[in-house]
Amino acid sequence: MKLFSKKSVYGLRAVLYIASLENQQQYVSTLQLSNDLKISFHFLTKILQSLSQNNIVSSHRGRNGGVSLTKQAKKITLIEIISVLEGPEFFNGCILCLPDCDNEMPCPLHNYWAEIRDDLKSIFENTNIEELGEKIRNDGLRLMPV
Amino acid sequence: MKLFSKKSVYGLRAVLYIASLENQQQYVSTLQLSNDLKISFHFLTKILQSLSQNNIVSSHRGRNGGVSLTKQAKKITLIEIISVLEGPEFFNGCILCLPDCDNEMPCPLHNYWAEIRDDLKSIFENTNIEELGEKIRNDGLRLMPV
DNA sequence: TTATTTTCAGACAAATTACTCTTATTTATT
DNA sequence: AATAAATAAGAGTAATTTGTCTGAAAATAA
Repeated sequence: MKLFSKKSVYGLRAVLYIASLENQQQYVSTLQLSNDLKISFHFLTKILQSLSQNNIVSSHRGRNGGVSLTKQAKKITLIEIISVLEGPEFFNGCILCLPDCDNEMPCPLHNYWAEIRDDLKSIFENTNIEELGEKIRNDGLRLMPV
Repeated sequence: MKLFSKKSVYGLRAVLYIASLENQQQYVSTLQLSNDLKISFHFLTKILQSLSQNNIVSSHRGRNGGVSLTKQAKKITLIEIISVLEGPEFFNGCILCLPDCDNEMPCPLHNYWAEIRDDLKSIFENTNIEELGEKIRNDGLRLMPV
């Protein structure tokens, strides 16, 4: 099941990586991120630029440059990242791709899907990356293939 | 959110259309399906060929030909259709695309995602197209854009 | 000041998905 | 037998996603 595009997957991995660091004050370079997460450097560059332009991360050029979070990790939720990388309507659509599918004019799968979709949406709305960063650090959760 | 490819979306719509018909004994032509559902004829042809090769529908050439369900609608579940059109592993993957993500080696989102994913999977396993077909017929649920 | 390290910007290329076209084959009707 | 209506098969095209490359600009350090 490909819920997210690669852009989002890599973007999430990168932001979660940063959120899992002890010291979030200093910049992390794209090179380090791409090496540690095994993501194509140039592709990741594009993704971080997009996150930077949308104020999820701030970037700094030159020596010791890189990206860091624009605000406290606990104030950044997963949905903000997805909204940037997939668009703000990501968690809204119909599973059969019918426009204006809702309780008034539902498709045959609307009842099943809307519930699942809204559950997923609220997880993404209510989960901040500080808690995830801590879990990664403390429980050794992984962000890359073995 | 683009959960399914267009192939699956159109395939589901077409099969649900057939399941919603009063008389499921006679063949429905691809032309009728593509007209009524506003799906590209040639693209739908491909999708139905694939469903036909995988015994979801059986097809018949020539005059009065077309496709019909291979078995009783109540014996066809949504997951069978998706398994053909997206592959049998569709409801299994990790949301961060990590291979072998499970309780042993989870990604940071595994707990959230696995539950939602399995809920969705069991809906697709346990919903047959007869019940959906009836709902479409009785409640006038729609399968196309307004 | 110069060299090095970094992001920024935009063009380019490959892969996948979505869709189209053409020809052949089968079946039923006249 | 001839014609028309339908699917089958496979090649071809367009659009989108994914990934690559190059050169410029900025910041820091020597």
